[in-house]
Amino acid sequence: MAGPPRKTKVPDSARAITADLVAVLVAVTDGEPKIMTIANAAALPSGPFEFKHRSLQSGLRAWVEAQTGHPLGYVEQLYTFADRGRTGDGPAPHSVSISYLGLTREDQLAERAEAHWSGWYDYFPWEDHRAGPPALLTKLLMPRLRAWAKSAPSPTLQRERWQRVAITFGFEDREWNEELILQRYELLFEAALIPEAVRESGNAATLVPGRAMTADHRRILATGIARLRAKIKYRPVVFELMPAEFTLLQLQRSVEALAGRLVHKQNFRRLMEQQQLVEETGAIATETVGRPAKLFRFRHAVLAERAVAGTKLPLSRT
Amino acid sequence: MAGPPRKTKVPDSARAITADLVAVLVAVTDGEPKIMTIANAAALPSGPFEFKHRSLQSGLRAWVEAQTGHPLGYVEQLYTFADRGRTGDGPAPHSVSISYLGLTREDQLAERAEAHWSGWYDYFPWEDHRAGPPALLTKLLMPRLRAWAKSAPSPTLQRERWQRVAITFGFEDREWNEELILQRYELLFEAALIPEAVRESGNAATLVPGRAMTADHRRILATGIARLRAKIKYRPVVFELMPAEFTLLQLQRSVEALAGRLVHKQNFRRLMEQQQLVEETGAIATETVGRPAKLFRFRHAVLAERAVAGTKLPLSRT
DNA sequence: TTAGCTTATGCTCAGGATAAGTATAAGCCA
DNA sequence: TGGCTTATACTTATCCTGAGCATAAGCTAA
Repeated sequence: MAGPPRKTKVPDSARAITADLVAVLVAVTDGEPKIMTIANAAALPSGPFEFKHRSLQSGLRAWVEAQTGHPLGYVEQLYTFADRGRTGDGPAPHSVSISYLGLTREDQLAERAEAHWSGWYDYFPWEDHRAGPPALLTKLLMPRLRAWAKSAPSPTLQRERWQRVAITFGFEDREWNEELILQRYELLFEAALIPEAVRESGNAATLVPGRAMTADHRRILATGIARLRAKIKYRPVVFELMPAEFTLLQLQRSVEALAGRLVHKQNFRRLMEQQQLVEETGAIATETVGRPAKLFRFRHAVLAERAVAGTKLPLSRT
Repeated sequence: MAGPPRKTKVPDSARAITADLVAVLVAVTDGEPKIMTIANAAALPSGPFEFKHRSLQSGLRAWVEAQTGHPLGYVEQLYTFADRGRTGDGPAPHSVSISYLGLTREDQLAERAEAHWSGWYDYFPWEDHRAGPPALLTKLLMPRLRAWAKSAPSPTLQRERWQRVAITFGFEDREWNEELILQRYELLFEAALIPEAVRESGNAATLVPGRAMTADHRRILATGIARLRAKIKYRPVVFELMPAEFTLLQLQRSVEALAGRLVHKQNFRRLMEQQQLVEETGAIATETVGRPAKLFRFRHAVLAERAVAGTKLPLSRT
């Protein structure tokens, strides 16, 4: 950025770089959030940047639809990663990765594809609070992060580190904030508790559970989850992950799957109805335990009626 | 994105592109929002991508600090633009623009620089609602957008167009939503009411007021403003734009400058105080009209204490 | 047949947040 | 001193939110 404004000519050879696209493709099946992975679940789908398509988005859409046989409902750009040394070691990789978030349905993956759907909590087991705070949070992460904080050179720095940890992880009676997933990942990375952070230096004994990924793909995934967890609260995007018809409980389970925490059932229904986000189809769910539920569909009309909000996560304490 | 996963080798020559950085640098002076411009206020500062620095952010910081002599408080990536033909005409420009939002203070710009500070409402005169909805909104934009809607091929499409217009511009008793600035710009662009949209095809008579910019810089600016208008509501970033000490009214005026609308004074103070975002310095403002106000400073401590919110824009109807 | 389990759905209630307004204080200047 | 301006304290009505109670409507096993 130390250069002159764009108009000035710079030899292209001096500026040539390469670019990749990386996609975080999300689906929710049976109340479990999934992401599309390749390379034996160790990488996000990615490919070289191509100018064939009119825009990055349309290129991504075409590619995903070919892979999954299902239209890609919602697409949004996430972040462009270009930091030196992000792939681990060595000199500056003259390359950027442009990442996207896409929402779709699992359904059938083309068989030929080497792609799979993996549960996203495999990669972030400490992020699933639907059954209360996971045991590994206090049993494993807390003591190791405390040790890391203690290892700071000065008492002041030690206190600062621990305060950062307590805020981002909700320790010491602080609230758990599901949107801080990226900050939590980066903190664990900084504390060298993540395989990706200690690639060659070994020391695997003190690492933290959770499946690793190649390069910085797990960071990109965390970025995508964070964006989605924030987005469902102010934009009605959950519906992109639902079948055409669904019960309110199924909808609620999807929201909970993404947020990683439970919501208050009655209040959730109240919100959906008073915002007129859904309408009854007239049909009733079959093959269920308990009283059969009415089926609903998303009211696409709201999008035209007003600038519409999402799901405000009516939280549940229990 | 139609290619194989990253591990497969692709000759670099086939993928080589170039990248630019574009910066939306914001300051607020005397209650007016400004952006840094070059090229006679017709372009945003931009330059070739360089890997000299550890990250894009640090490169941007260094560059801005050299230009303004003031540290760049807050930096955030905005968007990466890579759509074919975005610069207007011709074939695919094998180039991407990575844009950033930065918050700073105007102060002294290094004299040698060709950079200036321009009021951002020069580029979007319809976005300033601090003195009520601007006249040109109903006098000019409304009829032209209505004509554009009417020009759609079918009655259904005409209705859809007009509904879109009404929602994004707050016509017909709908609420004005200051965050929709990018959607408004894109609508005007689509309706060919923006000089950038009709580069060669002329027809300047029916255009809409507001200073144009080169390439897609005005779109990038709109993206930055939209992001900032959203951000001030949930993150305490306004303070990056303030001097070390300020009165609550000055703070309020800055928020209003960014949002383009007025807030309720008493409620604004209540929010600031009950969130403990500011603390009294003990000093009193001098050289003012009316009763002198206490001076406040930002409580940096809140950032460490908790995941902190911003300013919820206690709106004012008048 | 019915008790007991499950999920669906309707309704109430208290506390807190919000929008708006009233009232008073404290400077200055004509 | 009256009138103008801005600062600051308080009040009020309304809406939103979190939480819980109660009842409905299916099923299965005793």
